[in-house]
Amino acid sequence: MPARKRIDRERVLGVSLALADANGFEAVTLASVAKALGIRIPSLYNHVAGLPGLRYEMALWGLRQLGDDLRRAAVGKAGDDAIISLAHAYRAFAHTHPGIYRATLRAASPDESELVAASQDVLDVVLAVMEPYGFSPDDQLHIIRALRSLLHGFVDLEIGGGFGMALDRDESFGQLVELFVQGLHARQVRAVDR
Amino acid sequence: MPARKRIDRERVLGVSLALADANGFEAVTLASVAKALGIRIPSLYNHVAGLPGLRYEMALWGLRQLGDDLRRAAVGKAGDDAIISLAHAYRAFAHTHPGIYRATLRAASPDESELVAASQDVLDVVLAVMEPYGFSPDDQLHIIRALRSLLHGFVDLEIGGGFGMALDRDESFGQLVELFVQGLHARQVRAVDR
DNA sequence: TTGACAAACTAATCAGATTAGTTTATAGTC
DNA sequence: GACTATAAACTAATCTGATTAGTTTGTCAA
Repeated sequence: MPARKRIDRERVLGVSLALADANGFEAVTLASVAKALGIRIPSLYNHVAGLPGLRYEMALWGLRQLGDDLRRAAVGKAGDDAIISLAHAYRAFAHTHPGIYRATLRAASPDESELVAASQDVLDVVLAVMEPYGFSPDDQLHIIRALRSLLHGFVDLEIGGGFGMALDRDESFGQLVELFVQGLHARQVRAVDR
Repeated sequence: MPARKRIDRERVLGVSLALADANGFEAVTLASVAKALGIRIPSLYNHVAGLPGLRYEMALWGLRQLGDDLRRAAVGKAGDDAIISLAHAYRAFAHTHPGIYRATLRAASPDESELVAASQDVLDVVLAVMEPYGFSPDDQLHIIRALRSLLHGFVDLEIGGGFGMALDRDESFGQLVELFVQGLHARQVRAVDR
């Protein structure tokens, strides 16, 4: 009877990514992916290493895409403008790809070199934007953690429906970014004083 | 044969909460809870409304506890001190109860009145602390969203192993809170100017 | 033409959630 | 002290999903 339906790893991943954004990260099961592809569940094991393997690939794809988006957003901008642009690109990615965004939150273990590299690539973009502010290397990292916390926290709560009040979320986000930038300047002044 | 092992809803919830913090939110299954209690899975349905019901109760317990902790932390303090104390209490809760913290992230639907009330109670504590800064009601809410994003983002990344660098996390958190407070002051000054 | 391989399949097992229906310990009543 | 209603346990059955083992079959290249 059947064999060959021209399915490869890319098709599997593509369908999984689409399902994640359409129905949520949790909705990406081997069952739902196989159904979308018109094949039986065990056939998927010819292309990906089970559900954990599929999730790994989703995380990798997402992190790479996020890195690209952030790089694109920061190009040709400097200082506060660059940070603001970065922030909006981060949020836009999470909005466009809510399910994939969740997938990227998987922590990379040191032996997962591709994922580590993709994470480093994202970090590099932010480091480049933070460079001109002249903080010490450690402070730079502390500040990047703060920015990442702020962005992740906001979009995670937003996606999860955690903001109950009927209050414009775009406005909230704008003020949040502004607040970060102002806090950054305050710290910068203080650092120069020393 | 058997009946009566003196198990009630509180015992079920208690075991579930303990499992969540010990092994993670995902590890709280009806199977693991039943095993810990020494009963069969279906017996749990005498006490909780399945897994969704159990998760609801965990979220409710967690939100109430968080509200209590925050209130305790803010008592007798004002202004920046109160905010800093609140921030550290928030993080401490997430550290002490990582699994329960995850459970609290469940968005409350309007008909889940107990959960809505518990969420409101948490919000009230933060509103009270923010009150003296003199922002407009809307701005107050925007700023609270920023604070919540910052805190949630940090602890979520922290718990999830998202901070890869070997850099002191306590120090990062301290700087993050400081940055927020300074951003707050910058916004306050600006608001007064108008 | 044919044979090796990739990629599909079926079958079987396991874990977990849920529902239906059954049994029994115990608390409260007569 | 016996009796009965009920709460709280149970077994059995079903369902979904993941995984592994082993089988079959197109297709490409020699």
